Amino acid sequence: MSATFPTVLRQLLRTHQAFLSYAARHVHPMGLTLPQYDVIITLGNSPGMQPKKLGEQTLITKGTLTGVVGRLEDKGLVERLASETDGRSQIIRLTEAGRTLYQQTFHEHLQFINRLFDDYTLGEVAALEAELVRLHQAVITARGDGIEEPVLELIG
Amino acid sequence: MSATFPTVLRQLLRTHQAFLSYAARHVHPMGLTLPQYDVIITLGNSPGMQPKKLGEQTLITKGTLTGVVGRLEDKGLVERLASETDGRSQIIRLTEAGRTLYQQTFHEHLQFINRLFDDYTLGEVAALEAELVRLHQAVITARGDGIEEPVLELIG
DNA sequence: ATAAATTAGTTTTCATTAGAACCACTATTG
DNA sequence: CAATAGTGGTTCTAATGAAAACTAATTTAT
Repeated sequence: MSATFPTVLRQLLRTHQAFLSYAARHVHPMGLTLPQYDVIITLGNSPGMQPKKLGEQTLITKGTLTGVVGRLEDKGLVERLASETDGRSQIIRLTEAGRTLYQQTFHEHLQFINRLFDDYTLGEVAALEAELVRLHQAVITARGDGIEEPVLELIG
Repeated sequence: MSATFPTVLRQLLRTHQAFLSYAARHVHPMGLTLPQYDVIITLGNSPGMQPKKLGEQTLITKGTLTGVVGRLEDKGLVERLASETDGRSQIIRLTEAGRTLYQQTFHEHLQFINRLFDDYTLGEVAALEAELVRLHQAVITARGDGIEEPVLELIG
């Protein structure tokens, strides 16, 4: 544990980066970026959802999501509907063309991704995921999210 | 394994993102971005190195590195020297100010990062790293890097 | 009800990312 | 030695990322 960033974390970044470049190989040929395709497949099994929820599921920040969805709208793959119950809110859903793209590519995409785990047993995959969840939780804890101890009003 | 991106990989992205935001907490107060600080600490124990090597160690693409190093140069933390033996090449190294920053912050940075593993044994950290190395290798393999089967010259 | 605090999305800014095109210099090869 | 290929860095473009400021609409609390 004497490296610049500890080596485990460096390895986390390395693996993350490699995976993205791998996934991009299957997505770029469709003329989409990874975040764009992520939005497509997230909407794929849904009747539509609010940008807020979409952002949570895809890990795309709301500010960024505006642009990503806008570009998908320009490509005619997605559409925005104003919510009837809440004047601030929208529903984003796939268009016909978006649904077609999703149906024609998703299965293959999944196979492409799952190829990474050809040499894994189900148990091993689960174990890896559990390890990642643990580290994630450690980060959340260290970050102190949600603990937010109510600051005592010492003044007055 | 029926989720959009398989859940292990989604978890990889989530953990990666959480870690970056955690690390940023310690780095941003110094007025640096994560990649910038990564360059600082990579140069910290070195007499200087070529951009190429620097990029490999920090996982920063050469095109991006030009900008990152440029901004550090503007801040007076880093300097570029022309290589005497190779007219294309440079040596990048910390300035006095850069070295001072490094020395004053690195130890604390390491402690800050290592806090994530407070509840881990050394063996557990090693095991996690091994798992990540394995997945990384699986990606490399699936990507087919370096296999580059020599295309048979069937024509002629 | 009405002012104040929240929430949903957009916009803006700065930096990074990937990738391709490009330039200058070096190494190869005939 | 000259033509060619390769390498190290820079530049350019389009998109993403994070964070903050901002707008409009909705809650909440009084």
